[in-house]
Amino acid sequence: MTKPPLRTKKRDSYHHGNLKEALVGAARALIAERGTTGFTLVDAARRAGVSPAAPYRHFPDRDGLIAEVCRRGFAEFGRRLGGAWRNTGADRAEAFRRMGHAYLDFAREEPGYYAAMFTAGAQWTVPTKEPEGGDAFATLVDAIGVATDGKRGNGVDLRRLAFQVWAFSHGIATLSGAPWLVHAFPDIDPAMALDEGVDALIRGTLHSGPPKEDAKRPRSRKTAGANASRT
Amino acid sequence: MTKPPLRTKKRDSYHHGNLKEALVGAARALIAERGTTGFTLVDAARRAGVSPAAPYRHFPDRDGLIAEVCRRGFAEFGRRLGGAWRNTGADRAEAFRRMGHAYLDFAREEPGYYAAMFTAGAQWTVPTKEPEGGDAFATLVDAIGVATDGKRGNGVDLRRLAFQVWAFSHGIATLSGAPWLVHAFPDIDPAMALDEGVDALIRGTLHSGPPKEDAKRPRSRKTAGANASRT
DNA sequence: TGTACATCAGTGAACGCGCGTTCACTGATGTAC
DNA sequence: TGTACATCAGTGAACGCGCGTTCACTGATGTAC
Repeated sequence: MTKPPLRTKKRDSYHHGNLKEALVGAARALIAERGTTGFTLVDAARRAGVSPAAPYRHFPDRDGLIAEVCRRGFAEFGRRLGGAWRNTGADRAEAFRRMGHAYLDFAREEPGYYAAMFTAGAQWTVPTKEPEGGDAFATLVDAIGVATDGKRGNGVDLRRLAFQVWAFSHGIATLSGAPWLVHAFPDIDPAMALDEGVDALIRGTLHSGPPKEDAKRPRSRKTAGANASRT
Repeated sequence: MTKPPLRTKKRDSYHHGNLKEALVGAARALIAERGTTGFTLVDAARRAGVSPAAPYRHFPDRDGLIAEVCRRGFAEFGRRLGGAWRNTGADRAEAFRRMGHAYLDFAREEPGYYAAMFTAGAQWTVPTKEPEGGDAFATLVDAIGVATDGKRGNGVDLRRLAFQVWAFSHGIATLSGAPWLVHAFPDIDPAMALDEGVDALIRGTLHSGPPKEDAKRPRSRKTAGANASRT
């Protein structure tokens, strides 16, 4: 049942040599398995094959290790999103699609990073202004900025569109893991749903003139009173 | 800082009278604050003003209480989604919009329920086949079924569309709480973004014929090899 | 090349804590007669 | 209407556990001379 105990590799040397990296790796795995709240410093140390006190040579405390995972996650995320964006030509719609895929791939391939980054109430680090160039926000905002210049005349708010793509990707990414989802929609492939959804979202947004019959009814009621801002 | 201790109301009677309800209420609040993993039975008992052993008269264990919160959450969710769906006339696009709003409202107004229901790896209860009629899956699937009959000729897969609306709503709902999100997009109102996004998603999906120039490029590569199923 | 010593990166035992859960108990309630 | 008793819904003390963190320590490494 439980995998072979990969924990104590019985180091040959007294010094680990690469403990910081080992701890980050263990934390990624543990956070992927049990979430940030379920994550345990002692367990991370155990996986790295060191005593529970050893991590304190490299991190101030438990939250410090989580913060490091979070930081690296955002860095990697930015790298991937940036790559997806830069590998695209002048076609903005395609660029957004690729970023969406990069997003989904990241969430699937790096669940530990993803959970550390997007767990609700994550106080540990909010790297909104990392000096490192390639963070995800900057990439997204850059992408939006570039895209906006080409299309603004249309009245389309591409910043909002980008936010929507992001949220859509996040929703698909987090929902994909849920067992009941698989049960309720066994025949839907998340990647394809994302792909076509982003397509449709972009197409629908660019087509926002008078489209069919269906879509030109009065703006829905009920949107609460929260739509202030942007003075 | 910490709110006035609403915990020990100093019951007048030895019996609580309504402890089960009080515990569910406390659990909802605590799960909203700290998530399902951070939630603590002892704390729930404290809030209800009883000893830590008292909950065991009403629930088998900690997970049992969480499961109850989860169950009630799904029931309420189904009620709301069902209400949104039934209050709409024949316009399917509008129906989906309303369901999207109901979704977002629920997530915002009932964070405790929402977290209990959608926390990743929620083993406690997967009420896929509740005998109670009004659960959310049934509502959604019904909605899809009804909607599908009207539009299938178009080649539009409305089940997928519904899944996409769901995922989009989930993404916006969960992202809305994140502080960095507010920082990165201070001027975007989630409810409006959802509203217009669902609009665009539906419009774009129904318009899936040859639209503009942008959208008819070859199907994206990279979609991995996971698109099997439905033999 | 060799030696003394500072610094670094671990150990392992211990602490205090809060948790989930159990247990024998007791106060309150309801029901049979 | 009153009494005996079963049942119910709490108490509170205790347990074992695993956690985060501290502490004095020690083995390994690197550097000055």
